Amino acid sequence: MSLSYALLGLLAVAPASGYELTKEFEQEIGRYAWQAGHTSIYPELNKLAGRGLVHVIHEGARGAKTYDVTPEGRAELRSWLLRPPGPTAKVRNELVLRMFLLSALEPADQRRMLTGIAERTARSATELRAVVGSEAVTERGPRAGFGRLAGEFGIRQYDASHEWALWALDQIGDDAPA
Amino acid sequence: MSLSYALLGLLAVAPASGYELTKEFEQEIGRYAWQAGHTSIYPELNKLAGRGLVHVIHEGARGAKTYDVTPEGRAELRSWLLRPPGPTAKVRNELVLRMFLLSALEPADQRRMLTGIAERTARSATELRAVVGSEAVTERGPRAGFGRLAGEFGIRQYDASHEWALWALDQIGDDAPA
DNA sequence: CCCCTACGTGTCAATACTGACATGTCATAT
DNA sequence: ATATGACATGTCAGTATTGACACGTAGGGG
Repeated sequence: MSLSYALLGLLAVAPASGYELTKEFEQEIGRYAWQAGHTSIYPELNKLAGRGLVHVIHEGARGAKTYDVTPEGRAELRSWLLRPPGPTAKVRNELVLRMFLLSALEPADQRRMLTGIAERTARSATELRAVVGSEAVTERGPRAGFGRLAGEFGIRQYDASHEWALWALDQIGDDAPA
Repeated sequence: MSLSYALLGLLAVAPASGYELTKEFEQEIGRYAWQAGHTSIYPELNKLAGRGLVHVIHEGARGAKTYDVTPEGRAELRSWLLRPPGPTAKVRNELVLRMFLLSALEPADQRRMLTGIAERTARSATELRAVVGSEAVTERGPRAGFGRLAGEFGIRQYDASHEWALWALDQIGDDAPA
């Protein structure tokens, strides 16, 4: 299951509590790669601990448990990452689905939708550039490199979607009566 | 649920049987936007028919049932597409997850993985370009426009991922000892 | 001192999805 | 004749995920 590897990966970069991991999933990783709420994270951490892939290294205030990856967990993660993804790799993206379904609308609605997409992707790219830019200055903390690579990926995705929306708008303008 | 809208959207472009829809999900839409197997498609079609959003317009050989969208279904789809997506939009992409988890590996492994990603995205982009190019020549059939927009989107996604991988390789080369 | 907010972990029922199994048809090649 | 493969639809058990509910803690402001 992908969630277990996501957790293993995050913990491999730096130990964290379930609560901190939950917040992590609200950032880039949750927006571009894999969503998860605390209701799936906590049980999964317990399962991973049961399998000996992670373990609690510290119990803090308010019952907080800080987890770290065990050597077995690290090996398991590495093996998964280096094994080339099969053709079964799971993909699900509601925003992209909306783009695909564009053809089901009449040209006027298509233009309305594409204009909206173009605007939102442009805005998202700008916001992300601001975040990544400021982070670059503050380049420290456990996940510094992580944020930079992920942020850059997000920016390129938004830009590509933006360019595509503009291109599609142009195409529709051409063969509107079709 | 997104699957119902995906089906509504595909049927809105052209009537089809569950079997044909299943094959559709093995193409671009399933690779970039939303995966589904026949085991979720058939029950979902029956549910949609029960809600009056689609209906059977033809029963062919081998028990094949051709579905079409009803006016209610079309209205429901349009309303969903024009309603701007909330921040809850579902995203799940195993390949992107792998890219995010890169930081969990040591530099040598990172390079290995990124090289693999760069190669695969380049190959995928080339293949897709070939498909889209040949389709442009044969531009007819019910989903001609659909394939063109979707294909172009895929190409841009692959290119963006490819460029990102090259950029990341460059970055890692720089601060390898970090 | 109390209230509010963020911290922090958890269960459970309902829903969504996957993989294995089941069943039968039509066309084509041997 | 018959075997094979593509066509075509379906169920069902097991797993994954979501949303609602539940409980308790630490710190800061009024």
